[in-house]
Amino acid sequence: MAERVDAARNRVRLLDAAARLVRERGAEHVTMEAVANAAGVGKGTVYRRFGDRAGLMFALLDHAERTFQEDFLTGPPPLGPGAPPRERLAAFGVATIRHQIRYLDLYLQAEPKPARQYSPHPPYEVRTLHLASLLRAAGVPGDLDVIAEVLGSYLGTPFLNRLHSHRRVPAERIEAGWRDLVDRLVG
Amino acid sequence: MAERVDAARNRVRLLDAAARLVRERGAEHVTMEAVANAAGVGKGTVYRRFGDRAGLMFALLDHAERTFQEDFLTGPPPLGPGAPPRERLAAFGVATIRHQIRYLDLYLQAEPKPARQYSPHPPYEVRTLHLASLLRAAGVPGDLDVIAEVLGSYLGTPFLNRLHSHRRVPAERIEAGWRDLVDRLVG
DNA sequence: TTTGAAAACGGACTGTGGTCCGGTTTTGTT
DNA sequence: AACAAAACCGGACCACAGTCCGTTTTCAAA
Repeated sequence: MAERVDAARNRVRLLDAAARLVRERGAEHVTMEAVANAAGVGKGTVYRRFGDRAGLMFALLDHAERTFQEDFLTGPPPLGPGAPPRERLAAFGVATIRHQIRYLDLYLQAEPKPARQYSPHPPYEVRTLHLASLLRAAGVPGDLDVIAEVLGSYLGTPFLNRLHSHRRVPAERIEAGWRDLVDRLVG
Repeated sequence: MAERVDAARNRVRLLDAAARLVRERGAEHVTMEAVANAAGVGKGTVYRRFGDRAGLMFALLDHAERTFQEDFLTGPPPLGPGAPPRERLAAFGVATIRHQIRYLDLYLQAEPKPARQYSPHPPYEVRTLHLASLLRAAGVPGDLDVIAEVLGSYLGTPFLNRLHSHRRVPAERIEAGWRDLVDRLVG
């Protein structure tokens, strides 16, 4: 069944309000109640629509995330199909690093709390699968699932947050680190 | 100045109570108020002593953490000094993986919330430094700080929790993955 | 157009982490 | 022993995520 009109209306209102508040105050200072009030909606509605705080934050990332996924799944090379796996790996990492750093505050807030067992976090799964597939295509020997997880962890929010925000490593150096890592693991 | 006797007494009571509650209910179901009550102490006292929830959990890990640190900093080879760096790297990883998995629930709870900028997390820093030093001793070329971070992230709570708890990868395979990673990065 | 059930709504309510501050205990000093 | 300052104590209090449930809205079948 299609979404009810009031539900659709409120979803739009909520996303608009949330985006505005994030822009104004920064993602970490946006409370769920503030979003509900700004959208002229009850708190319960926010939670029915988005599950929890991380879900709302992730919904704000959804557009950027979809676009990015299309880029590397079906877009032009070297990110998309067509280039040799090795080059796609390098390009994918660099693109992901930039994407992650650009939306880092949102990704941090979208990270499911570890207490919540099973934190699927869809984009992470897709990326890891993509990495494993590129490794396979590149003919890399070894435990590809684990290697893909290693590479995926380099591109994940916790690692990039640590390097970029805490250690203050500039993006270029992080990207160089990625290329080096790919060289050593694949080469 | 030395710690006041009432402060010392309460710290012991709190750690005892917390350890008992963690044993009984599991770390993630222990509330700060429950710890305070079980210790016969006010909530404020818990926070003054341990800063926050993560601080309390980390205090519970302190003994195991210290012991482990001694093992690889000054203990017998291959973990401690004396063995070739390459072997120390391998041994360090395997030991850390076992250590982390053994106390995984506590480490998860001891993880500082990412909102809190600057999450030093002392053990992580020490380990990364140790890794960098072993890499240097092994004569590995490249950006050693970044490589050490990569290795450190393999041994960190987020990565091991993901592999072990979510992906259900058995410890042996994680350890094999470590040896493989060291081979490729160092070899 | 009526109607009834499913879906959505909203805001009071709960649980928990973390803060605050007036009162108490300890400790060094005279 | 008496005192004052420093350290500490405790629990009321606050903020915020997340839940609950009685009420309202939607929509399609009659």
